[in-house]
Amino acid sequence: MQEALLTPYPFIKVALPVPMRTLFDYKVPKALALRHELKPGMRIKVPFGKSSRLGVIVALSETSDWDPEQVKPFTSLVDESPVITKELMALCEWAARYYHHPIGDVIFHALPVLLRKGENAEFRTENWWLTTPEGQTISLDELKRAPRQQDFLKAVQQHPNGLSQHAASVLDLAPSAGKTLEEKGLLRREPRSFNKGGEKHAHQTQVPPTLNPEQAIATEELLDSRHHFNVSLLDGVTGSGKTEVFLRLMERLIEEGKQILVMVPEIGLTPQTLKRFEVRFNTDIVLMHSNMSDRERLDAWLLAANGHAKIIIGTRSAAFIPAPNLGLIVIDEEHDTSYKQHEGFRYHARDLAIKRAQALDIPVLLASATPSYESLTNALQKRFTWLKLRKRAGNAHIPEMERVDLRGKTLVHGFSEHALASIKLCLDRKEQVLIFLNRRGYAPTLMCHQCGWIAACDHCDVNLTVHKRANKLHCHHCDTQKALLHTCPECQSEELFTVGEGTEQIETQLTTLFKDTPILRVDRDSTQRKSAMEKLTQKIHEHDQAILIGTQMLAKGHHFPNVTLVVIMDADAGLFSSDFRGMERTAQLITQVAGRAGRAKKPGHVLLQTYHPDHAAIECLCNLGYEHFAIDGLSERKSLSLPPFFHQVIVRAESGNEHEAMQLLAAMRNDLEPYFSKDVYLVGPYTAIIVRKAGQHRALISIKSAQRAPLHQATQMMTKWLEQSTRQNRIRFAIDVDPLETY
DNA sequence: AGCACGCCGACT
DNA sequence: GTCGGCGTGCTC
Repeated sequence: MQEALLTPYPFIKVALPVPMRTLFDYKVPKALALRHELKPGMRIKVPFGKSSRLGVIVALSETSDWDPEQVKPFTSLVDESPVITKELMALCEWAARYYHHPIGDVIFHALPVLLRKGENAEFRTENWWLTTPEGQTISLDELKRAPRQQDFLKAVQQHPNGLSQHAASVLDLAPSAGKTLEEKGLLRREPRSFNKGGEKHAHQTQVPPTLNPEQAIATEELLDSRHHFNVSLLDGVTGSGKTEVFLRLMERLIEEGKQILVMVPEIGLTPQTLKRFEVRFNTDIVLMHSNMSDRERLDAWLLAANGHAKIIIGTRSAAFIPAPNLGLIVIDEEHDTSYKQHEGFRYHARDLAIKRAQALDIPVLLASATPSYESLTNALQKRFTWLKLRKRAGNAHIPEMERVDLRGKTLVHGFSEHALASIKLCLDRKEQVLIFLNRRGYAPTLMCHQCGWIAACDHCDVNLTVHKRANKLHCHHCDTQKALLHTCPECQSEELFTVGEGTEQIETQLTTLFKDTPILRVDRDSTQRKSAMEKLTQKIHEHDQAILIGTQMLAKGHHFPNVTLVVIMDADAGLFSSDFRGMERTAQLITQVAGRAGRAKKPGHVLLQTYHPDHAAIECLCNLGYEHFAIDGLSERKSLSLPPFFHQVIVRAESGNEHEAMQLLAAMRNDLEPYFSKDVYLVGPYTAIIVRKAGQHRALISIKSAQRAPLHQATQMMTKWLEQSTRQNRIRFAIDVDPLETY
């Protein structure tokens, strides 16, 4: 019997949080092997160089490729059971290979921060107050002269199962009074594990609305295929009731005892989604997003891992959350680019979720009013089930899109006369206007009238944005801030003026134009503080007439029932982008913003201000809609051999020196190209559009192929080459598989 | 990524 | 004479 406990493997392969594409071998100390069963996914402490590190066991091994003399025994075992389950370990190993990223970094990324730091995988404990037998029977009158203590004791007496420290502070009880009572032997403290499980919402669940025929068909299809792997694209215009469809599917799976992972793009969306779920489901829901403290995130992670949390709502990093009974992954707003990590481990949460679901043989539901070209292609090629919702739920209508020709017109603060008149009419009807301008700050440029000097960032090749309220010049690329200048540093002239408009300026100017109307700005600057967004949305709901002005934050899933007019200040902004995804992004953004108009009973209207009213893209989007626009765009992508028809990998290099990064990539191409398959196509190296960012000069090279295999092979060769040649110099490089930014 | 070792400037 | 600057080299 004892023999079974002995680990038969003398070596283990360990992942460490270092940027090296390798695992490290360690010996298993015999004494430890006798007492514990080692499993992949457990954390251990290992000696590493001259220090000690936390590592994760990836595999047990009979052999080591290293000289046994060099292999050190590991120090200690941290976990009793794996923190990375077998399922997630396989996902991490796949992701490390697919994204050509160091395995240790991938595995550590999959863990909550506190577990990366070596914290025990246990719930936080909280002290609970309980009465002692004396404390239970003593008369409160005996504490007459100590009213704080009297209140405290009374409260605890009323809670025979104990009163949590948190509850005590909510009830405004003095902690010092509690301590005194403890010293008197009337109260005692007991540490209890913090575990929200079982604390169900007492309120009645909401009666679900009736489905329209489109919704009913989609729901039926989803229910039919709910027990096996498949991907459905729920492609529904804003207000078509997508959420209701996936709530129906979730309802059934929860009845069947399954856990559901709901991925959302941004924190701004979670309170709203949470509310919607809470009124519908009488079950345990946890949140997982970057605005939570490390401790809150670990507790949520543990609740998911032990199966108590039935619904997990989370952002990108939640793709790695353990859930033993996972039965469905929902990806809301699947087109949103924030699902892709833009630095370090550059994974795409949507793609990872699909891979995960495939391994678990469970369904994935992608939802969007403006599906990504990737997902549309998969739907067209029948790899995804395409569920279309083309009618708005209830009596709501699709808003009308009207182009406003700006050519030759006099503009007032960036508005055409027609737009201003429409805003006034809308406000007179006691309705709300949404103004979309995807540029925060007061103005994008500060210029000298005398000498033409322009305020530029010292570290990046971009101009500084003027923020008047903060009295600052701000670089939106590296976060450098300077005091706002009033004299030109070149010619000492005091005639500095701003060029162009940002949301802050529009807000200021509308305040003078519409004096008695509440004006609310929604952008990264106005929502920086915690729960600022919630406060703003609440304010929006409080008023009848109001003007909302904001950046793309406004386009993300919020609904403002009283908005009937949307003004897109600059529809041309994304029209001439150098990135081949520019058009897709612009169409998604415009369609999403337009969707904010007229969601309830009131009809909506959208004004697009443009200098190119006859531009094919604008015309197509306005007259034929997003799907048509996207299918046109896809045929162009196909003819140009661009993603999603060709797969792409980009290698980025950056150095402090002006030419080093370019030279390095050129040398790499020169060395490796002869060995590449004929099926891969190289472009570059070329410099990034913004060559210098945060003091680093950036160059990139693009590799494309219709096939994954030769692309991966080429990428692997490049990774090896770069790892060797960047060792001596200070050039940093990054591999970006399926990049979303190609400049 | 850390963390050491390693050789050259302004300080007790 | 040292404290410490960050260049470069290694980690099972």
